[in-house]
Amino acid sequence: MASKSHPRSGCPVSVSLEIFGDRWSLLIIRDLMVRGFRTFKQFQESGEGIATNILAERLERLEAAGIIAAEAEKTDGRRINYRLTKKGIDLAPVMLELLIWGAKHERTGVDCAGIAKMARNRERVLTEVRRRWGRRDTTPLLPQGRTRAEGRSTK
Amino acid sequence: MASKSHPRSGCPVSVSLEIFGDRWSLLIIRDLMVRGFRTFKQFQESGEGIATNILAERLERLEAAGIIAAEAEKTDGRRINYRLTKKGIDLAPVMLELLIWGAKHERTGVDCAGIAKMARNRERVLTEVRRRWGRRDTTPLLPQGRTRAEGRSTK
DNA sequence: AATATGACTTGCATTTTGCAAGTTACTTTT
DNA sequence: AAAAGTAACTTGCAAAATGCAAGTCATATT
Repeated sequence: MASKSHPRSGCPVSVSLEIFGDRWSLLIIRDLMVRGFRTFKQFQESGEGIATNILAERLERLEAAGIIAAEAEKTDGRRINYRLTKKGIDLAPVMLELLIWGAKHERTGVDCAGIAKMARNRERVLTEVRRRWGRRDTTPLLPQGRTRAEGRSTK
Repeated sequence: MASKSHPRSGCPVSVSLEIFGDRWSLLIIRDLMVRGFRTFKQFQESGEGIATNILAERLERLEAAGIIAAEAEKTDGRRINYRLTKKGIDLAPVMLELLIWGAKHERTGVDCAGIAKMARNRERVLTEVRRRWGRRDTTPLLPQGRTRAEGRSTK
């Protein structure tokens, strides 16, 4: 994406968008933040349909930006666990506002009332997200929507 | 960009990103929201270096999404004024969090202390942004960074 | 030993971007 | 009222990013 970055304004919004201003990066971050995903496979099957080459490239970018960190799983040499760094979890407010906006203004597959409730308790939600991150607790924060792989089966 | 949208998850974050998940859309929204820009020309010269064809396409997309509205200027038949709709101004919290994150974690051309102060008064800042929007007040909220066109001259 | 799994690469066709150069419809200047 | 701007776009192309299917490679599992 923004590999050859042109000189742009030094605005923080602009600089931030150069890092994750694309259709996939924030979805990966979302999966790490609220769905408890850790592995390549999980992102790949998250229901958004990201291609594996793009996924690999985005993980690399996010790691280079210091937003995520990769570490090999000791109990299984094939597996690599990705997790958010402090810099990454600091995106929680952005993610939450994005979630609130989307739920309010677009037709999404989620319970609007539930999100509206979160909107009234932003700080509580953020505290919980940060708490889980600190404990490496991977329990999903939100009830999961359909993933592409599942379809309508009750796997 | 996401013209041919594939079926993706109904997650509000995903849906939102399908609309403005790219390197330019949120910059246009930022210009409308905090810099008081209204015209094609202003966006074009905003210092980010967006190409005119892309700018035109993004304005069209944002209008189609109901985030901005275009109206012809009565006093000058050439000019079209763009402005944020309610749906658009509702992105203010997203923008603010993005700004705060970028200023905290990246080397940007702005006064970090100033932004940190905003971070401590989020509600006050948002109230002000909304107030200006309601009054169609185009006074920039933030002191302007360098724009590409200006260079170092004291225009 | 054979099969499976997880995390990627690779090759290639399709799309999206970026760039420079128009075009069109007004407005302002002379 | 003709000439010279100006604002907001288009158009044509080359370059870059994306999507897709298939393949690799180092562990694990059976």
